[in-house]
Amino acid sequence: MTDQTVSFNLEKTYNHHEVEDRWRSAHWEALGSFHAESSQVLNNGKAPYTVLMPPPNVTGSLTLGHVLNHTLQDIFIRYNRMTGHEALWLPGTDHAGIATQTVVEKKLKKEGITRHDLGRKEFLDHVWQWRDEYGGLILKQLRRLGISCDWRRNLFTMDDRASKAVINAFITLYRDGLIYRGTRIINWCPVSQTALSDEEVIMKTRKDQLVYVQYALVNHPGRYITIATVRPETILADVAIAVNPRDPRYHDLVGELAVVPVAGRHIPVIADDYVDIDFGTGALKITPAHDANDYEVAKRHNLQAISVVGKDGKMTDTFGYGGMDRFDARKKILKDLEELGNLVRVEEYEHNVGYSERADVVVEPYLSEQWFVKMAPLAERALEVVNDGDIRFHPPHWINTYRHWMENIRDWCISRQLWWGHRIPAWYDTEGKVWVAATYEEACHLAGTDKLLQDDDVLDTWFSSWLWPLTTLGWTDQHTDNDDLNAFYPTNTLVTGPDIIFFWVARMIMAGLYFKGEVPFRDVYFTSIIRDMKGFKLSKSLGNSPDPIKVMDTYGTDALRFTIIYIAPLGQDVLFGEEKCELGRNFATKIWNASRLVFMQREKYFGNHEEFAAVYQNFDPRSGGFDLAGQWLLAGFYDMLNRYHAAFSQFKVHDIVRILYDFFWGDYCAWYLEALKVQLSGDVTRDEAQKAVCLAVYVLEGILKTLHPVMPFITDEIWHQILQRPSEESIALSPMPYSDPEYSDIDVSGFTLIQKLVAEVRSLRSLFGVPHNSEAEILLWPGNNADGLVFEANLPLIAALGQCIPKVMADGERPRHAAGSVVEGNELFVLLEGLISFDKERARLQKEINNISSYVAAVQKKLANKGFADNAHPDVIAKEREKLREAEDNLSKLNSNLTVLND
RNA sequence: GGACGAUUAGCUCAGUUGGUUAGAGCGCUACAUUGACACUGUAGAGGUCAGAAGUUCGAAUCUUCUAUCGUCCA
Repeated sequence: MTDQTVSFNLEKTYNHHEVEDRWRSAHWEALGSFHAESSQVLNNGKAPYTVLMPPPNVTGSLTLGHVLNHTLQDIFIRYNRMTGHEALWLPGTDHAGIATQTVVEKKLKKEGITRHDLGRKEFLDHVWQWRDEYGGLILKQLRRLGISCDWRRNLFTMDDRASKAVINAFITLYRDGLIYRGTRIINWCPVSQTALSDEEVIMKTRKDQLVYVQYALVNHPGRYITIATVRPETILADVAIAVNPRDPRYHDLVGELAVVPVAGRHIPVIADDYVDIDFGTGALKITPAHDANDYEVAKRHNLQAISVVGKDGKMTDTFGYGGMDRFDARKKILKDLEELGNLVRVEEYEHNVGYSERADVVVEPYLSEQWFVKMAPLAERALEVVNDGDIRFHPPHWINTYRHWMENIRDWCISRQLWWGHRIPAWYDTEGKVWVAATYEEACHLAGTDKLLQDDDVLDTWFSSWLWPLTTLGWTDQHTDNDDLNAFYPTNTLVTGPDIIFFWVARMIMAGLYFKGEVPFRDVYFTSIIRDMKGFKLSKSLGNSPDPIKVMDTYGTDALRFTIIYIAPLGQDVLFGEEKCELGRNFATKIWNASRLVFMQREKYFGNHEEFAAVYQNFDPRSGGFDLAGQWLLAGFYDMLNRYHAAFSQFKVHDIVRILYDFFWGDYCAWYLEALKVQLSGDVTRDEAQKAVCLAVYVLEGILKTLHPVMPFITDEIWHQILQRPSEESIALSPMPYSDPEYSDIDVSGFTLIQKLVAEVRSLRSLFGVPHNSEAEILLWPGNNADGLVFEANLPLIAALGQCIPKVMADGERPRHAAGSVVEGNELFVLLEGLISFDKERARLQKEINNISSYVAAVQKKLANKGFADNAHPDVIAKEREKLREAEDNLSKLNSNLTVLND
C-alpha cells in the first residue's frame, strides 16, 4: 500500500479522543466559525436565528442536565446555521448571589475569617478573585461539549454593561411606580440571612407535632380556650386568639381576654373569617410577626406585631429563651407548657413546610422592610402573549402552569441582605427619605444634599437574569438602539428546564414586553428532567450523578450527545445510566465503518482524489442511471429528509435522532451498502461503478450533514475526508440538504419486494437450520410478469443477500421436498432435500394456515358487519378488502403446498 | 386540597386526527468469525396496551371513574 492509498481511507478503528481533540471548539473557535454579525442580517438580508444560553452559575460544574440542555441548544443553532440563518448563540454566566457568596464565605471560614471581619469592599474583592480563578470551570466544560456559541459575546451578569442595565431597569420601574419599599412578612433564610422570593422557597412535606395549648380566660377563672399549633415557640409572640364568627362554640368568648402561657400577656379573642372552623379546635393563635396570614388578620384588627425569632433563627432575648435555636426552643416550651398545665395534648401532624432552596433549611416568615416589584401590571400582557401564541411552549401543556402562576401572581421581593450582587440604587437622607438614582452624585442632586447613605442590600440574582435577552444584545436602557438588538431581538428559541418557568421564563417575558415592547423569544423548549436508572433525581449528595466529562472520556462526546437526545423525549423524565451511552458509541463506530467501506470502494474505482473530486463535484442525482437499490436509496433519503425537516419545525428533537439512526443503520448500511457490494462485484462498467460510488458518497454526505447538529465531531472529521477539504472549512458551515420534489413518487416497490423476499428466505433457512456456510437452492414462482422481471434482473442480489441460489421457475409445477412461502403473491420454495423434515414443514404450514385462516375469518366478519359497511370510510373498506384478498390468496397457495406435501 | 403529566415486551421508550395480525433499542435465546463493522450480522422468543365502565360497526388511541407514580401550586 502506498501513502496515497492510506490517506484515501480512514483509520481502521474509530478513536474519538483523537477526532474530538482535532475539532474541539478551540479549532472551530479559532476560525471564528460561530461568530454571528448583525450586518449579515441588516445589510445582507440573512434571516437571524438567536438562542439565549441560560447562564449557568459561576459556581457550577457540568451536570447531565447541562449536557442535555446545551446539546439541544447546539442542535437548534447548528441546524439553523446550516439552513441559511445568521445563527447567534449568546453565552454567559450568572453571578448567582447566594450560591457564590456562600462558597466564598465557606472558603474564608476555613481561614477563620468572616465577611464582617473583612468589610464589604474587601470581601467583594475576594469574591471577584474567586470568580476569576474558579468561575470559568463551567464554561470550559461546556466547550468540551463542542457547543457553537459566539464566545466573543460571553457576558457575566455582573459585568459593567449588564450592571448598568440592571440599575436602569430598577430606576425605570421605580419611576413608573412598579417598585416600592414596604414592611411585609417575607421568607427569611436563617442560614444565608437574607430575604427570599416566594419562588426560592421549596415546599416539603414533613411530620411535626400539632400541639394543643389552653389559654386561661382573664374574666372566667377556671375556663380556658384551646388552640392547636405546630409552632408552639411562637406562642410568646401571640397577640390574639381568633375564632370564626360563625362558630357557635366560641360566640360568647369573642371580646374576652386570654392569658398567653409563659409570657403572661393578656390578649383579646377576636372573630375573623379567615379561621377554619374544622381545623384543630377552631381557635387560632395570632402571631403576626411569624406568619403571613396572621399578619393579615392582625392588620385587619389593628394589632401590633411582636417578634421573638431573630435573623439567625434563634430566639430573641425574651422569657428566658434568648439565644436558643427555634427548634430547641420548641422542645423547651413544650416542657414548660406541660409544667404550667397549659399543654392539653400532642398529635402527629403531616404538613408542608417551606425550605430555603439554597441552604435547605426551614424558612422563617419574617417581618421586615424590603423592596418589591408590583407584578400584576406586568403579568397581564405576559399572559396574553402566551395565550395568543406569540410565544409557544413545547410541550404546550406548560401553558397551564404558566397561566395559573400569572393569574395568582404576587409581588416579587427583590432585595437580598447579601453583599455579592447589584447594590440597590437607593439612598437615604438623614430624615430617612429615599432617593433612587443611578449614582451617588445623581442621588445627591435629587436630594439636594450629599449626606446620603446607600441601601445596604443587593438585588435578587433573577433581577439581572430577567433582562438577559436584552443585556446580552447590548441593551442598557430604553433608549438603546444598536445593530445587535435590531438584528437579533427577539431571540428565537429558549431551551430551559420547566423548574425555572417562574424564576426566569415568565419574568423574561415580562421584562421583554415592558422594556422593549416586544416578546423576548418565540419558542420555549422545556427539557426533560434527568434521573438515575431508579428514577431518583440526580444529586451530588446521593452520589448518583455521573460526571459528564468522564462519560465523554469513556464513550466520546458525540456518543453522549447522541444518547442523551435519543433517550430524552420532549417534556418527560429521563432515566439515565452511563452504560446507555454504548448506544451512541456503537452508532459512531457504525458511521465510521460504513464510511470506511464507501471510501474503500471509492479508492477502487477512482485513481486519486483529483479524479474523484472532478466526478463527484459534477455528480447530479437527477441524472439517473442507478440500479434498483440506488433508486430506492435516493427515494428513502429524500423521504428521510422530509421527515427530518418536519421534525425540526415541530421541535421533535427526539424524533430527529431516531429518524437518522433508523435510516442510516436500517436502510443505508443494512440494505444499500450490501446491495452496493453486490453491484460492484458484478459485471459493471467503470462508469456505472463510479456513478454508484458517487451516489453512496452523496447520500453519506447528506447523512453526515443532517447528523452534524447532533454529532458535530465525527461528522466534521469524515466530511473533510470526502473531498480533501482544508481544515479551515467545516461541515458546520455547509448547507443542509433538502429532498428533491421530482423524486417524490418514484416507484421503489421492486426493491421492497426483494427485501421481503430476502427476509423470507433468511427466515426459512434459519427455521430449517440450513448451515450459514451452505447455499440453499430457491425456486421463485412469480405471481405476475412484472415481479418475474424484477426477480430475473436481480438474481445476484437475491443470491447474495439471501445466501442462496435462486432460479425463476419456468413452469407452474409445485416442487416437492421444499419449504414454501408466499411473498406479495409470489411463491418461493427453498429446496431442502435431505435437510427438510416433512413433519416439520407440515406442522409449520399448518400453523401458518391456521393463523391466516383465523385472520381471514375476522376480516370477513368485519366486512359482513352492516354497521361497518354503512359507517366506515370507503378507503378503509377498500383496504380491508385488499387485505382479505391477499390473505385468501396466501391461504390457497399454502393449502396447495400442504396438499403436495401430503401426496 | 387543586392543576398537569405518566402507566404499552424483562428494562427504556415509539405509536399524527379512532380502522396495523401493536413497533424499536437494550437485554435474552440460537446460529455465524479472513472481505467496513463482534462497538458486528442473521433469525427467534417475549405484550389481555395499569384496572373497570362507557361511546362506537370498530378503542392502545375518545369519555368517566379507580389505582399507582411523578411534577407544580395551595
